[in-house]
Amino acid sequence: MVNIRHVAARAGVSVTSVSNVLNDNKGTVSEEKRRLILQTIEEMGYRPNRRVRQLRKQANLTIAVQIDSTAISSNIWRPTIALDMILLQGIGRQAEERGYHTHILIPEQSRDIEDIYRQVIKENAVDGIVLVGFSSALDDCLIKPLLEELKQCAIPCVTRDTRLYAQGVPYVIYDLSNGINAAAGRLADLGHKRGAYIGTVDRKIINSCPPRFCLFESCLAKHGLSFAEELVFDERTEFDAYRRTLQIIDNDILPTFIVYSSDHLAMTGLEAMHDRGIKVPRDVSLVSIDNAPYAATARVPLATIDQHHLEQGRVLARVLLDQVENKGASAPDITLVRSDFIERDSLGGARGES
Amino acid sequence: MVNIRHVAARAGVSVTSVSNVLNDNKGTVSEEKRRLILQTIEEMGYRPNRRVRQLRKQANLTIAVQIDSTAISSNIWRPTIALDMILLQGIGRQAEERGYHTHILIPEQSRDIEDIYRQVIKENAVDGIVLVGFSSALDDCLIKPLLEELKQCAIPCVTRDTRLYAQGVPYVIYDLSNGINAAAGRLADLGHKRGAYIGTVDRKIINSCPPRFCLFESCLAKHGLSFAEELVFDERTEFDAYRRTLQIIDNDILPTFIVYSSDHLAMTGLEAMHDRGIKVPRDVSLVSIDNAPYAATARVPLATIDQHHLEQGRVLARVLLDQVENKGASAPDITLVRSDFIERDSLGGARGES
DNA sequence: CTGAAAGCGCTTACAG
DNA sequence: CTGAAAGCGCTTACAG
Repeated sequence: MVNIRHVAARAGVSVTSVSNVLNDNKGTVSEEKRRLILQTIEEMGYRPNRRVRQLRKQANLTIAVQIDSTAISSNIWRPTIALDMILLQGIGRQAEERGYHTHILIPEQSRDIEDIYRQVIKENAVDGIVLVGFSSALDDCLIKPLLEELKQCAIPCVTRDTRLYAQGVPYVIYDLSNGINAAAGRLADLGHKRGAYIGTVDRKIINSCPPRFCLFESCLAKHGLSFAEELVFDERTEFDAYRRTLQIIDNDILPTFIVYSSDHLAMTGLEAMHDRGIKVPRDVSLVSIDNAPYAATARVPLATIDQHHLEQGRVLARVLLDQVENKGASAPDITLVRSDFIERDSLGGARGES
Repeated sequence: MVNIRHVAARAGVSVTSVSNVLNDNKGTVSEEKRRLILQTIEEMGYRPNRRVRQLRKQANLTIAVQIDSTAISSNIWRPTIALDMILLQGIGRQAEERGYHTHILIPEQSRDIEDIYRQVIKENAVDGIVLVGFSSALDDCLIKPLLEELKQCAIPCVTRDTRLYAQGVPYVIYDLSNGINAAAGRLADLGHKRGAYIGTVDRKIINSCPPRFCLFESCLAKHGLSFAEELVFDERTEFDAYRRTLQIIDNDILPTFIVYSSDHLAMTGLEAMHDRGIKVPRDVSLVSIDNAPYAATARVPLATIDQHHLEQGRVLARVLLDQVENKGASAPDITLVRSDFIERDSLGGARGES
């Protein structure tokens, strides 16, 4: 394996000069020499050794990402795993831009904690960790000592999980209010008045973040719109959302708009409309939440609220790395990621309006 | 940060002894001393520095996993992303057991190659790479030079992608014949004769691996069974599979068994049966392929062919690490991962049989 | 602008 | 069984 010494010898310069070129230290090497060195590097196929750089810089230049093993096996979460992958992608991108590599931990069922001990705490190998979230089956009394140990090792962390937030881990969460408010405004502009809601109906406010249903309800109210009481349906699975949509059609109580709590549920709504010959958006408008990658290419492109999953991942990494790089500087308790309404074909004017 | 020197000083022993204890070198340190050292390590919260160990051992002790960015955004693949995560989990487990960490690359759309150059080739940072697969949109003429560079850097790779296999990358693939043959045998035992097939119908043999449809056809034939010609349906999406199942029921041509090419399609079949009051397995048996995590907890637990995704991940890592650790030893062209038939409630006796 | 030297924190022969 | 010393391949002051 060729090392920096070989390169220096071959180019007839000092090791210091080569290092200066590699690190792009301005004004330390003459332009002519610089070119010679770069050429020699190319010729010899020299690849700087990352682990040594880490050693000398006293930093691992690596972050870890822990992904909860149960998220993988549960059928309920299956539709949203694609979104987790995008989150992961965002984390990796931000890390890379700042010169960090991303180490992944997907422990076996119920070995999450153990794996973090082995790969992160027992070895000095990473500078920080993104705790995406733990299974709700995992007891708090196991999580506490883990967080304690991480603190002792001076390994900063960051999370997207409300439970960990409750334990004091810096928290990154999307703020749907902006996007939902914009959607409500557009619905009002288009002459809509009363609509249906199909999806998760949750009224519990977590960490001062109202759930999506409540947000939609209050934003609609602001614009003089509402969900018809008899048209609010708490459905979790794709087929339940599908059947509920069929039922609304068959009972002839189709409103001018339906809000689905996620794109993958709205997709099944589109299928139901298709089966019954209902035209979207001529007969009914659909609005949903997520802006999953497939929303734009759906049977009818979905108007939806973009949660910026990629950006969320980037922010997670940014909040983490800011802690890593300014030792001691503590992260904000909560960092919000803004949402936006993306208008697409599934949203149109209310029936009977011009 | 406390290092090995501090530990040695505090315990009043040589650095060599501490190192010997850390590396579990038998018969080099007296038992009494060993205990003292371990206790000191515990007290001081000493964490051996992985990057230095890597440096001294002249190995990165890290593998990279590249995941194709397009797999994330395509709606067609959405149902199977959970399986990719399990693959990733298997890779990580095998790596960990052999002392390696797993570095993940999920590049942005169409930046796959570029990312591998930057994080793997330009820097000496990983010992090998799992190329899970590239988008079919990516041209071969970009892939070839990449593989060439990897070879020059002596970075072994392994893949699950047929295109890369065609380029000479060691290939790991599941072998469905065993599981499908067992399923066909059981169907025969239970008195079935002619059934339906709903799902991907593909007859192209890739790398001497017949596609699942052909395998099923030939295995059934071996046991005197077959798919009724008019009951073979090429369906790709969940709703298409659902509607096709409904149609079979409504047209009163329900056979005694239906094979679905994937669990997630079979799940929609179950929904169709449910909607029409058809009892599984009393009225019809269902068999599918994947043994996805949710197959066991479906409305009716699915009889399915286990592709051992976790094991597949482990084998990918094993084939890779075997190359890493025996420099020069080349990997087998193809490594097969065995499949098994998992019998569950959705399979029962044919109607009219005792 | 240039280069010899110290040192990051371990492991590995090697001599006792 | 024990320990002093060399060295992995870089970067960082430092002196010229």
